[in-house]
Amino acid sequence: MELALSLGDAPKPFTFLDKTPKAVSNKDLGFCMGLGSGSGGSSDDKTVSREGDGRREVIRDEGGERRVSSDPPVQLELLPFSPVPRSHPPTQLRFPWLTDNLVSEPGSSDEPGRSGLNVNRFAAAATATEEADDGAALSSPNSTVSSFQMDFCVRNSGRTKRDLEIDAERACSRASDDDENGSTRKKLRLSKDQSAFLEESFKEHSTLNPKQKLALAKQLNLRPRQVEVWFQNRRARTKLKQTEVDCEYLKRCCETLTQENRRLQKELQELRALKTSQPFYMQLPATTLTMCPSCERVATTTTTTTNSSNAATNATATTAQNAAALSLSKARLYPFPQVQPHMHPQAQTHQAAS
DNA sequence: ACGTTCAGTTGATTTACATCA
DNA sequence: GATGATGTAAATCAACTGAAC
Repeated sequence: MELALSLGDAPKPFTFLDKTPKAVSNKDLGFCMGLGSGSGGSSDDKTVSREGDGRREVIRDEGGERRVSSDPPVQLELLPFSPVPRSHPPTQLRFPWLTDNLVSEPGSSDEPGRSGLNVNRFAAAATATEEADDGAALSSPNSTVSSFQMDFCVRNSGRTKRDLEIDAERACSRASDDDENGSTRKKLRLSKDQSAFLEESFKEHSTLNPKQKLALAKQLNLRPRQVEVWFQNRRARTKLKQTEVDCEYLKRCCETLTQENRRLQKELQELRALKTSQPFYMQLPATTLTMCPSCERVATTTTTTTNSSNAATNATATTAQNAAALSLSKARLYPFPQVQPHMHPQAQTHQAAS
């Protein structure tokens, strides 16, 4: 079972998806039908590796990576870099650090109907009035006012002049309320437009360098600290959501594995019962047995074991396939195969040399 | 030493719902 | 029964803190 998370990076193809779901070896399954050891070393010891913010989690077993579920791993488009749906084209948001992102003036709009968020114009206006305040006055409680200011600049608001006036009244009211008790922590609600702008920025960069932070703060009329905090919280939210998705996925995997385990146990039981009820098939005439002096394995047993292993190998196939494989395994137990002298490779080499 | 990120927490605000007049 | 005011719990989210790197 693998989990591949990409929070901070562009979604990468999962390497394990390149691997066709292979039949699992009997070693992996700890399933041995051959000669009744039945112990089948369980190799369920899985290790979980987790790589920092690459967020790639791999649960592997001794045999290396393998899939246990046909379900594709869940990967959230949690941003950044998640493509914006075509049906919801991005708002005309531009990033201060991208010099070629200047928004055209509404008057000179090449695209009819697009007023555009002229953040530059906005920033210029804001800067003109508040630059002298050294940023301290840019934010809460004044940020409620700044949010209001943003509203004026955002396209597609579809709001009437009266709506905006109401916003302004509310903003002024809240600001004055805040002023009354300056000691308490101010709770700022970023405007939708500010949030949207920050979201767009987050798509580009889940973290900000100081330059980007400053530029963004200036454009949104917020303190750099506010921008920083917003990005912190945004990353935390992303991680939380991804964790929830991971949990769901792990739960599903667990259920699948439990079912698979039950099925294999049942199959093993069936094969053991079969062996018990037909013991004479295992009582081979001594003359037909050939033991390899080197590996001390009986040739016929090897053949049988191999066939049994095939059944185990098929264990990850569909139920129908498994049933067929099981039938085949059983069938092969009855007509005991023609005993062929087992020649160990080393013996072969030795024989050839002599 | 400094800056940044993260995990955990706090507290203001919003939202949904229930109750009552 | 419909409506509006009120209270409350839960959810949301900006902001803070301290540890780790």
